[in-house]
Amino acid sequence: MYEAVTIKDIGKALGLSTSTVSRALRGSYEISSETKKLVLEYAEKINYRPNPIALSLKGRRNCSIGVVVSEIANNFFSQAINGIESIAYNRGYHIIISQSHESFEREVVNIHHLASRSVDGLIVSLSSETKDFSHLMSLHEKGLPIVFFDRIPTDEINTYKVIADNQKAAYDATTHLIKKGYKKIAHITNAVNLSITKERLEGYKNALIENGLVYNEKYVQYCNHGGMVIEEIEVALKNLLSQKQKPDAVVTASDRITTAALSSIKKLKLKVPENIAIVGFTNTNIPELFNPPLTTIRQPAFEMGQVATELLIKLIESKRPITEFETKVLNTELTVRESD
Amino acid sequence: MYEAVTIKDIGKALGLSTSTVSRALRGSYEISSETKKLVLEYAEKINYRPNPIALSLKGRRNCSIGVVVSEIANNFFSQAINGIESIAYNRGYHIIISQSHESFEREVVNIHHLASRSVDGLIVSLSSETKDFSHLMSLHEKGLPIVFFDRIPTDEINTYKVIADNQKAAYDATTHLIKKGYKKIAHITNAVNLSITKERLEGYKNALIENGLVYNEKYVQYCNHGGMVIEEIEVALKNLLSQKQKPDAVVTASDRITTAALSSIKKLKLKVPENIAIVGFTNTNIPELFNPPLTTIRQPAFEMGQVATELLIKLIESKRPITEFETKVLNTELTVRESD
DNA sequence: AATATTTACGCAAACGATGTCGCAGAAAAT
DNA sequence: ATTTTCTGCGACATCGTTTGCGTAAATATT
Repeated sequence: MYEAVTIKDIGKALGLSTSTVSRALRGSYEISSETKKLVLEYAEKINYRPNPIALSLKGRRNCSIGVVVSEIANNFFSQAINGIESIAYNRGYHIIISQSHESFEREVVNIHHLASRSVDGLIVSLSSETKDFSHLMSLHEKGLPIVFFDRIPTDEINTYKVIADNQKAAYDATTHLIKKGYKKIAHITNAVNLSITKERLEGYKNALIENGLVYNEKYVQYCNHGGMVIEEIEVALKNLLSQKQKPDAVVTASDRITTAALSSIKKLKLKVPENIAIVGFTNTNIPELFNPPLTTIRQPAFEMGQVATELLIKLIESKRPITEFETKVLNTELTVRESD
Repeated sequence: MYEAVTIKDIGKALGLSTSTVSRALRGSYEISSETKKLVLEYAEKINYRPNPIALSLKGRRNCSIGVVVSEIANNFFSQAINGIESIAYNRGYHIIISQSHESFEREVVNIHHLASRSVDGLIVSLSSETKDFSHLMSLHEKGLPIVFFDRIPTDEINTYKVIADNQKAAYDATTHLIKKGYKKIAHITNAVNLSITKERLEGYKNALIENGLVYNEKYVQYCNHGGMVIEEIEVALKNLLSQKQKPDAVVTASDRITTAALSSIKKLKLKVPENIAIVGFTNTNIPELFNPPLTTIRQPAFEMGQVATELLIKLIESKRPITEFETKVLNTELTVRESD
């Protein structure tokens, strides 16, 4: 099929051995400058590119980074990927993107596939089903550099992690609603085991308590598919609105959940914010175009991707193994518009 | 680094040669069923996975498909990718996604990278800068299966192509506006050289002419970055609104252009559709949440991805070279809401 | 002039898997 | 009893590249 020029072709054409050609191309001091020049010029002329597969087999660096997210059709992740790519591209790395679709099984398959194609490192945001980390731990123990972002394993794996300040974000959003006079604030959030869910719940809870409101478990609805299936949100909303004490506001915890909730509320012919206020996490580019314009919490997705990539490349290119890791926490941004 | 089990390990453990192990794993008839069972069971036990890199070097199938699009942070493309993945996954293929960011140079680099990693085939939507197809033609001539979708080379490369019925879509949208009484209909569209631009322009033009309206070149604004840079849209809009004969409606030709136009119009304090009507191509999940709810043309992105992938796998797995190709044209959907 | 050191290169092994060839031993055919 | 065929397996080359080692010729040292 696709036949590229090999080092052997160069050798044959120039009457040199493959080793000499290889060393000449790598600029080894063992090769005379004349031979080097000869080889380099000829290689340039016939547009020689080393075969990355052969290099991989030889166990050398690949200059490729595997990225695993739950869903690219999600503003947060597609922006994060753009951040990842912006750094990777400048540093000469290619990225290979794959999606878990919130399925543990597909996460495992994808990660093994990436590892076996010998990427130099992995940037991962966990699926909402992931409770077992052994597929990642074994790779990590074998020395594969991994950086987590957004949905991270809390304590299980000791490496760099990059998250938004979810706790503060949810705290700020909830406090904002309280200041506006809302007293019955609900929370629609992701799968219960995700790190981001715990962090955001914590912020929500703290805001209530610090403001003298009671934290009511019934006001918290978990969506195991993270809003991927709209029915889930409709059920969550129904669960909230069927209570004797109907909530008057809701803090939604992800891009999909926010828009799906707004959509469901419209379907129920309820007015926002009159009947129910909504403040949500979302990374849409156009929150002001919604009806009403959405009050949003925006995560620094692009920057998170950038930071994660810088850390990963540091890990990959470090001469000596790194053992001291940190978790970078980036600030979110609350923008008040008209959904309250 | 990451050390997987090899065929050699199995051989050593079982006292067999690597060739025997290899054949046993592939179920060769030359191996006794006892030996096969032994090998298979042991391989299963130690969780042996063949090294895809070694397989690639050997020139065998890779079971991976390269995907090149301009931007994944775009509803149309992320949905198309989901369609691609849905088929690929079922057929045992992995997909490797990369973005051109509308840059010809990055398209070339990415495609070479994918080819050199020996993907089994390529699914490509061209960047808006691409006018030269030699990087694709040379691969195609060497036998690499390629399927184009959405932004396709019109005649240069003879292979399967999958597009939406852009001509009809733009025709329908324009006709719809005309029927509603609009007479000065503008068109904001993509880079002029893209196939989709030409197709959509054709539909727009035909609708005008068939309805006895004049086609005015000044009413057509091209955005070379496809709406990636908002300023481009603002300029386009300014160009339209500064004319003596201000347009009273606009047909926008892509996801980004549609939302960016709506956003710019809002910034100018204009009312939609009173001051200017807007009907646009977009694949957003939530056109009804906009203010006003958007009248949209939706492309069957998911299906397009599916069809492209089925064709590509057919190409990859075909025993004898395929020489008869077709261009699949899928229907779009016009949904009337309130932007007119 | 004899020996030591460089210089500049080639040979061959290795990475993991496949495939061609060949060979031993058993079974079958003569 | 001898030859042929079949069965089951191992040795070796191969894919493209890197790398350790060996070595001839050239140069330097004594």
